[in-house]
Amino acid sequence: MTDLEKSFNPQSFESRWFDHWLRLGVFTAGRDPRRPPFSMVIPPPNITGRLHMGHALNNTLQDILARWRRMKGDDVLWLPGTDHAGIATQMVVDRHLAAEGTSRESLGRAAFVERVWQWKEEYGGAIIEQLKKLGCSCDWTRQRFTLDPALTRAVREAFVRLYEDGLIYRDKYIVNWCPGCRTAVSDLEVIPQETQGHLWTIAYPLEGGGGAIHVATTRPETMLGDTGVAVHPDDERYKGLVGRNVVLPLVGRPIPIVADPFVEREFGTGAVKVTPAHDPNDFEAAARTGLRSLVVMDEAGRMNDNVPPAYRGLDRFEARRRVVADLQAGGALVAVKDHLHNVGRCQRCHTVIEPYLSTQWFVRIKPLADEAIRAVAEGRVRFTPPHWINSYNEWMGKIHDWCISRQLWWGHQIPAWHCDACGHLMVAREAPPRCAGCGGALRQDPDVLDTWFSSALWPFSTLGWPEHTPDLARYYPTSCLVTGFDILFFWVARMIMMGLKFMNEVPFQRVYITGMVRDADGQKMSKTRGNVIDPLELVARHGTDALRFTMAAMATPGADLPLADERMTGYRAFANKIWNAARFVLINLGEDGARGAPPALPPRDRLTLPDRWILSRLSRLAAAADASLAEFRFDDAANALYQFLWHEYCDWYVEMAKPALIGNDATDQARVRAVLVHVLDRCLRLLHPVMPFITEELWQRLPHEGATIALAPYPDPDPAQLDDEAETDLAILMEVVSRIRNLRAELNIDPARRLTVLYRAGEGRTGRLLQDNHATVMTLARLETLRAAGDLDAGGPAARAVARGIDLAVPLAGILDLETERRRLARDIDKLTKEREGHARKLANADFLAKAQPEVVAKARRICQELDERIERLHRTVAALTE
RNA sequence: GGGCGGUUAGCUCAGCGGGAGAGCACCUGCCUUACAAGCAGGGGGUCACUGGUUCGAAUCCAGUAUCGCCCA
Repeated sequence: MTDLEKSFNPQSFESRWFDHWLRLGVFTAGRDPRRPPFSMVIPPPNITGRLHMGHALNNTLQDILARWRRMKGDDVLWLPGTDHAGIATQMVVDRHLAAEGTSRESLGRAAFVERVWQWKEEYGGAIIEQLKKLGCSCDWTRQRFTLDPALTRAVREAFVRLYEDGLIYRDKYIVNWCPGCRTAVSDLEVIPQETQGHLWTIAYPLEGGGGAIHVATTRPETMLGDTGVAVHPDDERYKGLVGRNVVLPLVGRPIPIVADPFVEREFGTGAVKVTPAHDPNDFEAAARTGLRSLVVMDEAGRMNDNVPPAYRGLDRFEARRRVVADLQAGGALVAVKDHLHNVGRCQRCHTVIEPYLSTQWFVRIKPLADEAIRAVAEGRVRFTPPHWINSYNEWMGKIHDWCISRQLWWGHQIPAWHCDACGHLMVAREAPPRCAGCGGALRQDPDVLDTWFSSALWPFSTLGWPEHTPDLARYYPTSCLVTGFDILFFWVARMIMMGLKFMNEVPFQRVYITGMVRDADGQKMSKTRGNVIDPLELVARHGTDALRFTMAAMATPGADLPLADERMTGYRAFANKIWNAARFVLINLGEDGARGAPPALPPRDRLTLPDRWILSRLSRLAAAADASLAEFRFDDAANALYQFLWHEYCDWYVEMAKPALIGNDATDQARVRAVLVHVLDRCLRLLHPVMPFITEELWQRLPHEGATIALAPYPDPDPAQLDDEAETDLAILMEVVSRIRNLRAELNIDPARRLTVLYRAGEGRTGRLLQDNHATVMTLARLETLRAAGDLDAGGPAARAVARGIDLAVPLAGILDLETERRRLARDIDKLTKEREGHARKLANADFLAKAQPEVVAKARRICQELDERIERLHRTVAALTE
């Protein structure tokens, strides 16, 4: 007997095996330098992060690839790590400080950064532990963090080189400013949100009289910073006014009317106010027309001293109300209309973003983007699914310079030093001692780099760049990257650009873009909707393997994954099924049989039809699973394994093995045991990349060689086991059994009752099939007698069925109503006739015969003939009943 | 406004030029000595619509409708 529990209980063994793998160093790369490398870098989760379904999905898929390649014999490096997540982390620690009644500002920069490190040490590793719980076979000895000294060095090196190459510059420019986070953010970090606002029309009186010009705006408070009014140069309405001044209401400042083609004549009044310091379009227009810029807000979004005293210090939205009220009181407000427009909000804190003129650092991105576009066009990076290339190209094609400076304290401080004495700016790898210009004291630029700047270097900074390390030489470029489309621009595109720039080579050969995990109704998961599913809760309820299998089975390229609980339950049942299949095998092996190496497979001439069949099917499965994974078809691989294990191995082979196991022929028993163990062992190995825990648990209990299934060879398809004849023959046996089972069900025969079946088969192989596999059919169909008969009616009134090439009769004297039986058979005939029609129609078509591929025609002929034969036999049977 | 994707069984989805499939749900019958998280059997579809290409279209092309995502 076996000590295997009666049902699958994942909690009882999962944690044990992960430690086992770590102890054995299974995940450590470089064990055998003669093997080909296979490398991936993990998309580094934020240190503030907690595992969500997106992580569960993409890390499961990566782990499947890693474990699969490892079993295939590759030297696998899956490099893990975390991202310092500038704004997010700073916000978290800010909140902690606020709770303690203190603040970042009162602590000072150095002490604050120290606090963040403390926080990171204490809480920052949580997501790493969660990844381990998922079973991720990363090389944990090579774990990296974007703020590690080595990676910091890489960041500095990259910054300096880009600066030296003229690809980084510092300039006063209009950027997206978040008054909540008090930092600049990049275009990508601004989330447009459709908002119901207003369009206010304001009259700006012409200087020296003669009327007014009307301008429309959605942000009236910015008028305080207006430095001009623009009209289209071809607009007849305003032609005479260009060059004159208007007097800015509330302020009294005269500002010029200029002409610029960016003005849309159809929008509003055709005249627009120009606020260069607070609107990107106006900023561009001002550069062209020579209008000056006037910043009227501070970093928190409050009006500054450049506005009339009445508005100073007001929050921008309060200022808006005041300005509108005052304009109205002064009679300058011409109209107010409801207006639906997009308002940009901060990705992090959801504050309305303010376009804001400030001095920032930028990456001149166009030259880098051009290279990156070319690399993808030339197929040096391939996308799965490929349609993402369109999005990639579109974005890369109209990319704007990347604002990389952030007014934060947590992150890589920019390696630039200012001399306050002479204004000299120095960019260097190490802090220069004094100003190269005047010898004066230097002050490091206070800004830090966008977190994505360091992430962009991740595929090579983690391998030791800028050092020429052995890891870098061996594992770069990485084999593939698995990630979500939401960071295609943020991360994937930037890695390609930086990889090409610094390594002169793409960072990965393949990109697999996952879908999005949604709830059962297909809704996006969100905290506000309250439909977030916690992967760790699923793990607790169903086990890690069930979760992983679900992710794999649903991962059809390009499709989202609506996660229904029933689906998970179903795959948990699958785990239980495997568990019990193993339990069955173990019970039959006995204690001695379960020890040592797996029993050798008997020579082919000693194998029975079911043996040859399951081995042939197994060989096809091994080929299919491998091919599917090679194409990132995790769904196909998972479904093939599910189908084989449950519906071929369990439903048929195990059942067919039972007679031999129960019987007392020792040779027979040994043969069946060997095949059962062989097939199960190979299945567990094929399944291991998807379900690492249960496969290890069962593999360890079965006869095996080696310390872990994780290093057992991934089964190769064995061409010598392919056996078309066995597959065809067994299909006939299955059909015979199914027909008999069907009769039983349709005629409401007690399932326990053993039946007598008479059959008539033709000559040749098919003719001998039932004879040769007598015991098998007897068991599977639950028969008392199975015998060939020339006259199927010899046993009296019989229910009749037709399988492929074989007539079946179940004599049921006393039970059978002839009329019912006739109707049943007529229904069968109908069904088959309908099926036949389509093929017959084709074969009647001369064009089909002439133009279709010969194989197709032959196939149609064969099917038609087969159906004809079965229909004919059914007809004969009905005729016999009628006699 | 531009781009991308979806529309196949009650539900969620595979299939993407040659016999309409899976899982779940449903119906019927079974505790058959691995598994009731199970076993056996069964019902269920003008493959969104309209044209076209083809001997042949769920599959390719064009258009329509509709839902969703991305970019302005």
